[in-house]
Amino acid sequence: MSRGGPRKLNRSFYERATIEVARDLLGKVIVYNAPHGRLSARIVEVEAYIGQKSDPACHAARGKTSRNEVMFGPPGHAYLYFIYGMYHCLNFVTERAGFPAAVLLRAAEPIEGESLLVRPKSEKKPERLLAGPGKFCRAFGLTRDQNGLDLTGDHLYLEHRFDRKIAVEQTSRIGISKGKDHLWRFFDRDSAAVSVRRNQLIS
DNA sequence: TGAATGATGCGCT
DNA sequence: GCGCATCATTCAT
Repeated sequence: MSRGGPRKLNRSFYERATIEVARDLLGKVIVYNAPHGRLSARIVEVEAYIGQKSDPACHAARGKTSRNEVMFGPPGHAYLYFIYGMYHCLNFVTERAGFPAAVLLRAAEPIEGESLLVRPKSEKKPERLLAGPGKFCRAFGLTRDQNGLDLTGDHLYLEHRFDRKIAVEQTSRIGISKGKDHLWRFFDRDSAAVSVRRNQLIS
């Protein structure tokens, strides 16, 4: 691996406080070696979901189930779930085994394989193809079949590449009814791929 | 440009 | 039944 070239993120990257991981994920590149080709994208928006006690919006808030068990496992794995009857969401498991926490990938900018992305007829702007957690998984073809994948493997992983200085904006999380007091959403202010520009106010 | 709403299925109470 | 870490469409301003 050449100095300054792409570096695959190893398990120690994920094995840290979830807030730090979330912030550091902005500007990183997600790579998926899909059956039909290599896809990659630059991460521009994420949210942290942390533990059973202090975060009522975390899927683990009411204990371990078959759905969320990957969150309770070791860091550096993909947690994928099905939501609203038609969408999937991708998370990166953080912290340590036994402590359920993860970072939700909310939006990214296409880099490689843009012509291979699953694209709805209604979406005309390529920079908006990955602008939302459900849109990202649909475009990449990620489903529960990929739940539990090891992010240090070769199918699905993250890379550090040279990137510009990022202006980070921090707000409450999108689409939740409880836990809005936590400002655990982070996004790149200068990206056209951010899902929701408006800040959610604490209600 | 923004608010309201229907689609659609799964997991929990 | 109800709520859900969503999205595209429709309608109002």
